[in-house]
Parts: sequence; structure tokens; C-alpha cells
Amino acid sequence: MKSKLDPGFSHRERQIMEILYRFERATAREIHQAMDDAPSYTSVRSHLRAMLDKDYVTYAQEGIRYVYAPVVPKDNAKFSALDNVLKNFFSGSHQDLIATLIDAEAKNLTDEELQQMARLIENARKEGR
Amino acid sequence: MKSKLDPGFSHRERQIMEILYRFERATAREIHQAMDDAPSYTSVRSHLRAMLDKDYVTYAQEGIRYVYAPVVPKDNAKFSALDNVLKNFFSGSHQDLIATLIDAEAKNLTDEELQQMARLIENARKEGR
DNA sequence: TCCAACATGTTAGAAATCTGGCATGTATGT
DNA sequence: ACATACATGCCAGATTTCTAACATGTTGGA
Repeated sequence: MKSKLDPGFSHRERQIMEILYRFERATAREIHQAMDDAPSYTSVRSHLRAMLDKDYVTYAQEGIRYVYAPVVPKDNAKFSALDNVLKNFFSGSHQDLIATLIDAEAKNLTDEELQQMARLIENARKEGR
Repeated sequence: MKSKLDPGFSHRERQIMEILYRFERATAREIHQAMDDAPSYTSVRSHLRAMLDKDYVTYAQEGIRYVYAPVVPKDNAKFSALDNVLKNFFSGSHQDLIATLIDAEAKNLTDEELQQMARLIENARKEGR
């Protein structure tokens, strides 16, 4: 359960990681502002420091300040998160997940977008085997 | 951030909730066995008790033991989890998520399954508007 | 130059989480 | 009846997480 990709983030750590993945990179202040139930700015920074120690995040010094970024690339974390959802809510069936998404969102997609989706599948069929 | 659907689960709590969603319903012992880095059985039960207090889970008494289940229905939690992934890794674009899934999994799907997928989309187009 | 604004580093107490021992109750088989 | 196995209830110490005060360094404008 504690893979390199999904370590045991604490509450705040998870929250910060999610913000970092959304933003790709961010300063301590940006992260602080992005939290809707934020503690003090100092508190956020303490977490960031701890997360540096644990190698959850790195930073690049830009001028006077640090710009933080996740150590695990977004793409890896992305698939890791998807696998989790898949495992917990779709019995591991990719197909079920895709079907659910299409079904749930069909109403929000334009006709054009649906056609493009169909094209994707066509391509997959030709490429796949 | 702390909606009714996704309260601030702690580590163990999150772990237990995920197991409960996978199993739909489970006894304390089953949950304990399903954890790969499990603490003592007693410890797991303490968490379950606390989670009862917080209304994260309910139980049905069956014979001598409790069978636990999440309070929030699986479907709700499912979409909540999907929304999270969507927000954090796909800039909120449903289309991108679907495209990623199809692309990543095309190789693992049979031709028949892909055709069925295409049929799903066709239906969506007719139904949708 | 001097001050205000903002940056990081350090430290430690408060709060929450996590853990497991012990007590107690119930079914089952000998 | 009695021992065993396994259930829940209660409780409190160990550990981790969370928070923020305080110190110090840098930049930029009056």
C-alpha cells in the first residue's frame, strides 16, 4: 500500500500535493492562498520543509524564493490515482470506468466532441493489434 | 474542501474506507485481513468504533458480529473520487480523462470491447440532445 | 540610509492520530 | 459444565501531525 508513488501523505501533505499537481509548480504563498481552509502561512511553510526532508517535493530557487514541485512526475501520480479509483470503485475494470464516464458526461459534451471520441476509439482499434 | 462526501479521513480511516468500498460490506476481521500493513486487530476495531461515532460508517448486527458499511453510498463516493482526479490531473476536462483512458488501455481491450465502446458513444449522441 | 515587505530556518507546544492491553459477553464443541 | 475461540466496550500511553512564534536574511522604495 505504501508504494513509492503514493506514500502515506498526511492530511495537509495530501492537500499540498494536490495543489502542486494542479499548479505543476508553486511558491509557498501560492500554495497557502490556494487552500480554502488554510492555516497560517508559517504553518504551510513548515509542512513544505518537512516534505522536502521526506523527498515528497523539490524546489527551484528563483530569485529570493523557492518554487516547489512534486518529486514524482505528474503523469506517474496521475495513473497511480486512476488505478486507485479503478481498484476501489470499478473492480479494476477499465471498461466500466470508461463506460461510466461516457454515460455520465454525454449530456455535457457537444456532438462534435462525441464524434472525436469515436475517432479515438477507431484509431485505437487500428493501432491496437 | 471538507464536503460531506469527502471528509478529512485520517490515514487509517481512508484505508479502511477504501476497503469498505471495495467490499461493499465487511466485518472488522475481514477489514483487518485486507490491510497489507495492518496493525493489531484491536487497533483496527478502535478505528471502526471512532468511525461509527463520526458517522463515516454504519453497521448491521449479524449474529454475534457487526458488518460494517460506508454511510455515503458507493456511487456518491465514486463520482466524488473521479471529480478529484479530474480536478487535480486533468484540469477538469472530462474529455481528456476519457481520451487518456482509451489511449492507455486500447491495447488491453479486445476488438469487440472497443466496438461496444463505440456503440456507447453512438447511444450517447442520440440520447444526449 | 533606513524602513517595510517578504523570504527562509529553527524550535517546540498543542492537537489529533494510532495503537494495543484489559475487561466482558456469547456461541460452540467436548 | 467448562474451555476455547472470537465478538465488542473501554481506556490511555506512544507517536505523529499540525500549528505558529520567533530569529534572521534579502530586496526595493522613500
